[in-house]
Amino acid sequence: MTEVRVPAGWPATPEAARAEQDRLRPLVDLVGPGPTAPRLVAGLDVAYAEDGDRLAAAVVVLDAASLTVVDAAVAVGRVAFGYVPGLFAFRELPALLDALDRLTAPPDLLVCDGHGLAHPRRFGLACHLGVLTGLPAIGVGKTPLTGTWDPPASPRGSWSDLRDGADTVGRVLRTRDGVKPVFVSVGHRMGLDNATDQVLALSPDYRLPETTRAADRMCRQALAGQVGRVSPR
DNA sequence: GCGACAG
DNA sequence: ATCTTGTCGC
Repeated sequence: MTEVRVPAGWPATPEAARAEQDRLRPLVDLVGPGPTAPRLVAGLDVAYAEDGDRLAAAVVVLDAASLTVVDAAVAVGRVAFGYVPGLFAFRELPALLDALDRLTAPPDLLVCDGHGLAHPRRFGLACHLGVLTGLPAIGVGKTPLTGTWDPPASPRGSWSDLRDGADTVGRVLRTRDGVKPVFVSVGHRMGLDNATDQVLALSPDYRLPETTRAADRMCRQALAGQVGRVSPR
């Protein structure tokens, strides 16, 4: 499999990365409301090798009605940036975009593993991916990055606002009765109500959306298949 | 100044 | 993210 290359001009310092976020942030579409009944929903996730250098990015497309896999693509490469909270997207973006390019057809919605607007500068991975692809995107995080909230009620479907300063940047959503909630936020071309509905519909049986679960499995197996291999020459 | 900090 | 055993509960 071909190795993903980091694009020329990719930010090399935190300062350059923040400048890039500031440049792209105005391009985010916060109006939405986005597709109410998307047919093709993509889940994106990345797995890292133990050395923390190699990674595999997977995009799995599900038929939203049946939640069955209809398309998928994977890309392997190397980490494109050091891990810095708030600049997380710069690590995985090249590999994720490469995988997206390999899909048969563009999906109607991207479900990202990480936050969108629920970010210190309102430009998390889901916003970044949305702007670069032009596709509707939402972020689903397992743990918070910024903001405060009250615990949502126990029943599945309950939620509370995720607020950061004067902004409502997302929603803390219970996808399973009595189970730790997930953090939903808008990425691009989506409204928060719609994003919440989509995440609930994608999570009928487990805490995380089926899209995320499918992508997680795929990138892990792809990484396992890379063990011991040397970068192609 | 001191913590907290997506994956 | 990843390293990791057992354990409680449906």
